[in-house]
Parts: sequence; C-alpha cells; structure tokens
Amino acid sequence: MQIYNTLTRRKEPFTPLVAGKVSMYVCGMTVYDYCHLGHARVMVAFDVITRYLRERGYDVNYVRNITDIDDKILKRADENQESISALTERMIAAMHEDEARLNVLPPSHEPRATGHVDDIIAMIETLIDKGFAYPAENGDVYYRVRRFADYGKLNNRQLDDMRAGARVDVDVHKEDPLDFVLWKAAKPGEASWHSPWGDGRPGWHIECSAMSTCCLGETFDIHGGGPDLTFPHHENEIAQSEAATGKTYVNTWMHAGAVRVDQEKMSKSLGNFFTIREVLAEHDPEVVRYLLVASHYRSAINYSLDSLSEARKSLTRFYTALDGVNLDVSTESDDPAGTHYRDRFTEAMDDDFNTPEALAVLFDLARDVNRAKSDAPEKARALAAELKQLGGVLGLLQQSPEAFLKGSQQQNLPLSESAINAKIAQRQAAKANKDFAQADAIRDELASLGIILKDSREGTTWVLESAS
RNA sequence: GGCUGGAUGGCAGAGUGGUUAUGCAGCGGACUGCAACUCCGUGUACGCCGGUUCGAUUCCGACUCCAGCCUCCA
Repeated sequence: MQIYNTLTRRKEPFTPLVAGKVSMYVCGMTVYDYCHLGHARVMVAFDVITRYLRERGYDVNYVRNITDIDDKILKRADENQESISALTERMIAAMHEDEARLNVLPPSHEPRATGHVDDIIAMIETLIDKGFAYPAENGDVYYRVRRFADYGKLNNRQLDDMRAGARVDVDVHKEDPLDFVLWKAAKPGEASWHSPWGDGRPGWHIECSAMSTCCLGETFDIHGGGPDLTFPHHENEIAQSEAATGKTYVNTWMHAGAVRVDQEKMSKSLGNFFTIREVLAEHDPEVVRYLLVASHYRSAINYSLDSLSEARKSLTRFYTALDGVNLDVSTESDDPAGTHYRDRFTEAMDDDFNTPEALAVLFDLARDVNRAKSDAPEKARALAAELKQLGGVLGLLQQSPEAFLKGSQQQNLPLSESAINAKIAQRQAAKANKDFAQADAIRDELASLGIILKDSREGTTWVLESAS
C-alpha cells in the first residue's frame, strides 16, 4: 500500500510502526460554529481511509481532537452571551449530528484541549527546560523557532524567506517575530487555568502535540488534517514535539484538498462557506458524501448544484443496479466466480486511497449486475452483494434501493403510494385494451408530478424524477 | 517575492512511455405499443515551446495560466 506523504512530497510504501496496527491523529474542529463543507471533506476523507485500513485488516486507533478553548470561542461566547461550555457543548453535539448523517464513523478517541491542560503544561515545561521555549514578561510562553534546526521541513520553507515576507505578528515580548505562543496569559475575567507562568490558556498548536503524544505515543503513523493546516499549525507541531521528545513525531503526513465555491476556497475568513446542515436540509446526505468521495482526497473539489446533481445521478445508477435484486439472504461473496472486481478495488485503494478509480470499478460491477439480472439471477445476486459490500467500504450504498430511488419516508410524495399504484393499474388496464392514448396520458400525468414509470416484464415500477 | 499543487475529450474525473479509465451528456442500435429503465456500439482528449526516446499526454527544462499556503481558517 502506498500513501502520499506531504513531508516528502511523494507516495511511499506504508509500513506502520507496529505490524497490524495504525495510529492516526487528525486535527478536528474548533467548536465555535457549525461545521462547513470543508470540515465535511476532512471528516469523510479520513473516514474512508479508516474504513479501508480496517477492511485491510489493520487495527486502527483513530484520534481526532476537539479544540474547545481558543480566542474565537471566547469571542463567540461573549457575543452570544452564553458560557464557553454552553457554546462548545452545543457545537460538539451539532458536529456529531452532522457527521452521523454523513455516515462518518466516530473516531476511536476524541480528546478535548480542556481535558489535557496538565499534559500541555508538562510539555511546555519540557520545552523550556530544553531551551526551546521561554516565558515572557507578559505571562505568555513562546516557542523559540530559530532554535529548532528543522523548522520549515514540512513546508519546505526557509526562515529567512519568511522574514522577508514578514507579515508575521511583531510582538515586543517575542525574541523573534517568528516565535509562536505556547501559553497565553489570561486577561482579567477570561477563562483560565493555573500554570507555573501564571493563569492563562494553551496556545493552539501545543494542544495537538500534547494530545497526540498522550493518545498515540511520541511517534505515530499518520497525522492528517485540512489543506490549510500544513503551515503554520503542523510545522509548529513538529517543532514542539520533536524538540520535546527528540524523536520523529510523525511518519506520514496526509492533507485533504480544498473545497471551492466559484473556484475560490471555501473558508470562514472569506465567508463563502456552506454549513453541512444547510446543505443536508436540501440534499440526501449520501449524495453529499458521494460528491466528496468521487474526487481523490488530495485534489480540490468545486462545490456546485451541478456537481451535486452529478453525484445524485451516479448514485442512482448504483441503486438502480441494486434494485430488484434480493439481498436479504446474506450472500457471502468473495469476488464471485471469475471476476476480479475486489482485486481491482483493492488495487485502486492501495494506491493512496484512489476512490475515483475504485468507483470506476464499482461502475463496471454495476453494469455486470444489470447484465446478469434478466437471465442469471444468482449471479446477479452475488455481484450485487459484492457491489454493496465494496460500496460500504467507502461508506456508500447502504440504503435500500427503494428508499433512495423513491425518496425517504419522511419526504412528501406528490401522490400517495397507493394512489400511484392505482394509476399504474389503470394504465395497465388501458394498455390491455390497446388504449395507448389513455395509457400515455396516465404516464404523462404522473411524470408531471415527478414520478417516472419503468415498465418491465415483471410489471411496472416507479422512481422519483429527482433520482433519475 | 518564497513555497506547494494543478492544467486531460461538451462537463466531471482517474491514469499511463507505445494498447478501453469511469460517470453524465451526445450519436447509432437492441428491447418497448411508443417511451423510460437496461444492454450493445460509438469520441485519435491530454495548456504552450523545446529536449530525451524507435516512440511522450505520461520523463526532463523553459513558458503561460489557475488555485492554495506564507495571518485565524479543515
């Protein structure tokens, strides 16, 4: 198996530290607002990665943190006139709801910054002892960037180039403008913890170093996150952890691609973001998930109504193939006779989790199901079982085809199911009388309501137009 | 300015030193009372200019353009 490593900028054979086990840390949310599609991208990408690694037999310890103390949280809580914990608990609950709807499995552990302040303080003390950090007069503690020889290795950046760009915060208390904060002194009235340097709160970067080490050890296999975290966040994590432990922090760095709107990055600071919940209010969560899985996890994707529509059509094709194949009997299929779909799927996913290639295999498989349906039902069933199972590795295709094609129960049908069936029966009768004008009129009438009829030897069925 | 990516057929989106991606859309055919669904067939696409090579979309170099990071952001 090969994984692209941001640190080396190439695909590398993946070998976990402990055979059969994978330790993975992903930077999660700062919980001051609802999750947007960029967060969804990261959640889904690492969910697929986790599911596939498990499918491959690895025991995956997936840790994704929650940043529940930070400037933005203080500010938002103040604006909302609510307590910090009320705000963060509310957002955490919303996040869990969003990811569940996207069929994202919960991480193995979800440590919170506020639950690890002791570990954070201990790591800062170590950094001070080793000369990599210093307390300043204002009560802040800073990391001494120039002291860490490898600083910039993740981003291939030279310190002096950065100084030339100098949009870096100039702070009189820092020895060097590039130094970053490990511990922030509290202003009067702000939420704070006691520390050897006075009351304050952790800086952002240090919490990930502390929590990942705490949950996964000083060196672990995979560290992931969004595309905008490579600098400075992950660079700083490396500096903190490697200075503190003297060991390699992470073997493989993985970063998801950006979500764009109108060719521009979707982000909080640009204000052009869609929250997951507002998108799910209008679209089937599986369609949204499909959209995210249909592109390789590292490439940028453009979010639009067109791309959602494409995703829905693709899923319709899969569910149409699964429709009418009885999968109730748990058909255990392991690459049904003479096919190599599973091998091809594995080969695609082994190559840096190439989901578009894997989906191409599933489309071939779906066509094979359709071919077999009419005259080889057993084969069709085995192939369909395979399709559903492999789709499941991507977190897709687990609804009943009926539910997807006819809309969920909650969704309001333009006509009741029994009324639709009555119309279909009327049309059958008209057809039997060769009254095709009448039959077509009924079909057109239903079509105008968004109900598309499909005739077959077994009879007439229908699907919603939105799924066709 | 520095550092990363990217540029593929009408659209989306993989991949490869010489041979089919895949999906949607289009076209032709089968099926159908006619359609829809499904199936079969169908498209010399690889930003530009050089170089390496028997042969490059694929490797190397220059160029153009796009995006991201360099400041909180997934």
